[in-house]
Amino acid sequence: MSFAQRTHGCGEPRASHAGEQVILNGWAHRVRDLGGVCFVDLRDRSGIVQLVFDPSRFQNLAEIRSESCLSVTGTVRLRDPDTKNPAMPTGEVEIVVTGYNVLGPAKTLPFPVSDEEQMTSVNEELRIKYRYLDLRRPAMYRKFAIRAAAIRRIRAYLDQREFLEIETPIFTKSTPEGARDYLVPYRLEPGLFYALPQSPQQYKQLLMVAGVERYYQIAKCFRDEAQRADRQPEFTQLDLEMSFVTQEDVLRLIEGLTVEVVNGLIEEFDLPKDRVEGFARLTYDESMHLYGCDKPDLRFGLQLFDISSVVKDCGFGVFKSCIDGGGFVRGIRYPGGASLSRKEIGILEEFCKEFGAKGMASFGLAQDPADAGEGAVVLADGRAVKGSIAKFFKPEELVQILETAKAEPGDLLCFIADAYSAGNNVLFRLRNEIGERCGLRDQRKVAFCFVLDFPLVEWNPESSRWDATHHPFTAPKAEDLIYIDTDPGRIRADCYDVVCNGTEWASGSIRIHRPDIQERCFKLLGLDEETIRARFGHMIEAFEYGAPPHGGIAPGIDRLIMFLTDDENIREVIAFPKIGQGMDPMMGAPSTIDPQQWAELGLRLGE
RNA sequence: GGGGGUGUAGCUCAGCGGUUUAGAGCGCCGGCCUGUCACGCCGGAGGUCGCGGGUUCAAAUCCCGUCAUCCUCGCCA
Repeated sequence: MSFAQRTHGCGEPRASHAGEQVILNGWAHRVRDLGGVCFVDLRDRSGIVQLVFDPSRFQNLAEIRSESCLSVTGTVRLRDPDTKNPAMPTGEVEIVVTGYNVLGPAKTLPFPVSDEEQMTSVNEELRIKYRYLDLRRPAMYRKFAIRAAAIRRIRAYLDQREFLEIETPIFTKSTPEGARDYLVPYRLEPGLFYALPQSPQQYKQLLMVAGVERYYQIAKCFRDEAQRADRQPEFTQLDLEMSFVTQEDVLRLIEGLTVEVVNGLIEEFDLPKDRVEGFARLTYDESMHLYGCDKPDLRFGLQLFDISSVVKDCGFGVFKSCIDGGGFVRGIRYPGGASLSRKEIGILEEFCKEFGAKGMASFGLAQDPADAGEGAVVLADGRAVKGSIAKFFKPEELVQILETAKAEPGDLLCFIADAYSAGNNVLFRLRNEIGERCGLRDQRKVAFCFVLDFPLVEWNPESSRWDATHHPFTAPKAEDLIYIDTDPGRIRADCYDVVCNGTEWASGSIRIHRPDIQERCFKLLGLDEETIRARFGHMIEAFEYGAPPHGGIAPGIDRLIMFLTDDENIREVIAFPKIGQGMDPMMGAPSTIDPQQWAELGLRLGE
């Protein structure tokens, strides 16, 4: 079928085109039939323009239904001053239609594609089932334009710096540590399986052994784990690796790349974000101490405080016994929280208990000491502390606590008394909750930071062994190797995360390139010779042929787009996402297979 | 695996202290309309109230189960 090819995009016509003949191709965005005249907004990816039809020239305008695909010939006409539409970029003009063709008639739609406001509440499963319609919305198109531009800019940055983009296999080998693998049966020998890569980790290290020196890839990664708002079974990483580098080289590279790409996108798409000036740096220990987690949201400052030394001999039994038991009393300031009712504080306590807190103690610093109420403890300087636990502390202890917490009048101070890591888990969630409630998160900020010096291993009480914090190839810091036999938990790794707005965005490390150290680390992880050979034999062998020192990092592409578009759901930035337990309602995947396929693969259904 | 939310017309939702014919807005169909741009006005069609069971004279509504989906804890080297 032939059709008239367009001369312009729908978003292009301006007053300067008045009188010109144009041909447009696009979709009927909205139809307004007034009887004696009929207006149709025609939309393509460049924008929207108003068409004017004279019903006396065209008999069957009813065939122009919403979202039909059209080809239109017409003349650009300047609108009368009182009929201009300043809300539209093309609103100075309209197209007087001289001929048209319905290229693709549309049935009645499952949801109102042209109504952006209503679309925000349409059932997501339905949107994904009809994703090809959902993606027609300009707001969706824009996200994927941003995504494409991000990848384009990343490639440009790395290509300029002599990185080589290399594809690695999708059919690879199962590695039982880490997440659950997606498996693909091998037809020629039943019982053997490929696994889809959780990341191209081993390949990129082997490329370093191969002398590539600088590698990157926009890589699909596959992990069969429970879904979350910011997780998909298949997602995209910028995977990169460099030889002959120190940790500092990798950090500078990724910081430089991110700053240039993000600022470029902010400018190109006029995003409501402040330019990124650079990454903050924190060690793992600092991050845990100040924010209670290894992924602090630095869009706001609020830091934890530690009053353990102040209250170690205090009269409040809960605090004292916690410290006597080797625990800590730490807390956070809730700006303005002193005005919370007893019930509201109870809700906050329940919130803490959800994350394993035994309890949450608190007291407020009265905004106005005169209204502090009965039972408030009035300090020598006139400030009043209110809350049922205030009376357990000596005035000088209260003063010191207020000092340590940097409490302002009107603040509530929340305390968690617990072991260090258990307390952190509560405090970091409480911090995010307070940040949310008080509107402390600056929406214009894209707050990146490095978290450095992660521990190499962490004790897994369930299996009674040391697990790799990052992965088994991560290099221990040379100066910490002395602890490998005596105190492995003390070994820091050349390992780093990039965190953005409270989300882990990228993770990387300097890798072990010496077989002897690799062997010691495998042993630390409790892997016996046989397991090592079966799982990693190819890696060990490769490192015996002259492996260069190397390291890399892998940021998530999907999450980067989420930071820029303010989406909280990763599905919004993936063209064809999965829902539920990995279902694709549009394709109908996963699906059954033919009996013949079962037979060919030597498979049958278990009980 | 655990917790919470949701499921009623094509879409978004109301109804859910049990009752006779289950409503609204948008969309859809028909009619009218020459300046709209969320066009307007008049009329109309459209529902296995997620599914299964139970209680009851009577269930969208109460109870039990189940499925789907969203969020979340665990999990995600």
